[in-house]
Amino acid sequence: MCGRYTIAAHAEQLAERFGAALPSEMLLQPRYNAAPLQMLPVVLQDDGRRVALFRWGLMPRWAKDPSIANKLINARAETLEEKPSFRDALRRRRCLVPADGFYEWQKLPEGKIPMRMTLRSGELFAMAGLWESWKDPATGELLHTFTIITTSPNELMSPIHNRMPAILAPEHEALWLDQSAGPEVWRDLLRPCPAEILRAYPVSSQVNNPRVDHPSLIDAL
DNA sequence: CCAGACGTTGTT
DNA sequence: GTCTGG
DNA sequence: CCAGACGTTGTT
DNA sequence: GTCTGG
Repeated sequence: MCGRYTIAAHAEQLAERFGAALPSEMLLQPRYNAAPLQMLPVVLQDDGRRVALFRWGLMPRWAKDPSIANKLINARAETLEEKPSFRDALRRRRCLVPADGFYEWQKLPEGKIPMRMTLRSGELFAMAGLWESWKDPATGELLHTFTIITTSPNELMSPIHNRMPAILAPEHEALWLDQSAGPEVWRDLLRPCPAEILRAYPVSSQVNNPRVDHPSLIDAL
């Protein structure tokens, strides 16, 4: 699964890395503990690529109960195409979720230990995502939401957790964003990334509290 | 036909 | 235990 | 993902 | 909205 991550890059780095336009008024804070239901940057493609701030936790268009978003923070790559909640977004609203690390909690006899994973290169990467636009029946407001696709763990991840985010190879990012591409094009992009490109290290359990967000969270223990 | 679900994770 | 909020 | 709430009535 | 279950 992927229930927390980091995206501490500056807005300009992010825009440059993904070749995406950056709305001038957008203020991006460095995030060391990005959590569900928060507004976080995604890269999507309509006329061109652009960065947008969407809320983590997908609201299907037909949903009435806002708390559904809590449950749809991830979507399983294996069953994506069958699920009513994801099908529409999968066809027309694929996005990149930029990150420079993600957290998983490893269960050990002595307790749960938070681990942070990054690319060995230290570079930014893209997790495969889906987004939706939802009209709040109470207020009439439009809310844009997203979910992160998960896949099976690679050899580095399997001792830590039984799921991991689907990290796209940089050369596959354009294919994922190409809204005219069919399933045969993008289906194979959602496999676990090679273990060799990832690195994992334990971090402070201060990261457990989603209200804590500080650079020291990513310090190795 | 209408009513009710629609999801993931983890745990059992 | 289960649900909501972040 | 984890943390924190989880309820009513009446009174301030 | 669309599908499944009754």
